[in-house]
Amino acid sequence: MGRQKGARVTPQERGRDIPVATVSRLPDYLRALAGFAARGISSLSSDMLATAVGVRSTQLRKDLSHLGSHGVRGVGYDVARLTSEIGNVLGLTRSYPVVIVGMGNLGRALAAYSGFSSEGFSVAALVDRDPGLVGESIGDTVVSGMPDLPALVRRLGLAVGVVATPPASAQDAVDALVAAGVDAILNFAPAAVAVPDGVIVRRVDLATELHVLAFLHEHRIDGVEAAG
Amino acid sequence: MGRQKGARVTPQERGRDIPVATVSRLPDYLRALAGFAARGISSLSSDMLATAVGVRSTQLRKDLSHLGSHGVRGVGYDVARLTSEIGNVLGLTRSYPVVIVGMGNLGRALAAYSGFSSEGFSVAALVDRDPGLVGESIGDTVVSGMPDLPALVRRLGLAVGVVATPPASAQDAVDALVAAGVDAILNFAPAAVAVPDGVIVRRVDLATELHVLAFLHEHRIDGVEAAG
DNA sequence: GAATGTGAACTCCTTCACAGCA
DNA sequence: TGCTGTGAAGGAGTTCACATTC
Repeated sequence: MGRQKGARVTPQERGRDIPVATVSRLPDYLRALAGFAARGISSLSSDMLATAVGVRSTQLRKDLSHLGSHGVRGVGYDVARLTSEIGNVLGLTRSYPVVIVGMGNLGRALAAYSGFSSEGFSVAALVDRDPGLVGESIGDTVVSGMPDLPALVRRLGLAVGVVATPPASAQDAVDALVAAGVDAILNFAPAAVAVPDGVIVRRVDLATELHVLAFLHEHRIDGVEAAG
Repeated sequence: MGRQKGARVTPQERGRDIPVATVSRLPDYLRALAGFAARGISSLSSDMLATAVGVRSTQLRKDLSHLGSHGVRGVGYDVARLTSEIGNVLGLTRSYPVVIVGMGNLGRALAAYSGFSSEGFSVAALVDRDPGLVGESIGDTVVSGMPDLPALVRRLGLAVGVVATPPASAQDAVDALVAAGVDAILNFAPAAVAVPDGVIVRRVDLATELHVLAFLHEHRIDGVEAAG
């Protein structure tokens, strides 16, 4: 499927044909692998890992096949080797600095959320358009104003921005991030935003998730562990 | 496609063949419609609405066709009528009481998140397993202990639970919710959880979203406004 | 003329069935 | 024999092309 086996490919080249659906499961695999490693297990089958994550083993093997990863037939996978391969694909050799825009309830919670820092992301900057919040400390970080954004991006090498503003301000926040040079944005505001080509936006909509859940519940459609 | 036109179907029956992907876009349509209504626009084309939401007009029309909704050819859709039809499908005739388990940073932010209450969900109960937090007020609500969960579910008619615990406690939280009678769960913890048949779990994983974003960014795959 | 509604084609992802290898 | 790796089949969702209706 796809590439010649013998051909040398860079991670970037190989990355192009890893499906997004696969990438979105890699963090789960990584967490489960860490759990096994912590329990002293150094080798496992696709069945063991898949069960721990809550997917089918065929799904797992197909996912790993996209990484060009190699287990051993009849034996399984080496935990350490698989961990480092997945880590490479996800770019966990370095830590990504993230800027959060919007210091309301959600922004503050995200700023303090330990789940980010434990997975290779550091909350490097916090921004709010309200001058009254500028200078306040949240966690280890001091809140900056919107005009400081370009300098922060340059100085800290920010590549990823998180928008946690009210919906009415989301487009402004995104525009400011893009103007400052951030071209990957996670948008928590329940609003569609327009961006120039080359800028990637993903949206996480908490209310929509509840709506879908309530709908499925109301209609008794059995579905277990549907992905966000 | 699917049903006879003349046949009377209940919302429940009709709901069964609305794709989840469509349901997940309905809240967006609803918000955009509210915006148009606020500006005094009472009728619009699929193109206008689709543009506001950031989807193709064919996508919008296909989605609406699943609701059995009727626009007028050559004219468009009536804003009020469409609003109420979508609201019906999403069950917005009543307000869903939600219980949040886990009063850490994320749980507190979700408890205070205005995006829920404005869309037909009310945060009716807060629970934490730490007895030290029980009795504390967060927003308008007092934190209860885990043992109170069954009584709360019964008294408040809770159907939807939100898990905002650390990953290690997620399974316990889910088990307690299920035992108390909650059978629709939104899981924010980065952990797979097992549930009995008939219980619906959806997961929102903030760190995974960042991982996917970073991957797409690293590999320069252009994609705009990918759904959460 | 203008916009909706929808079968058909297409794309993406998952699952199956089984070949291949330690 | 046991488990991986993968082509093929299946399923879900999106886009296209166009017939339909006001």
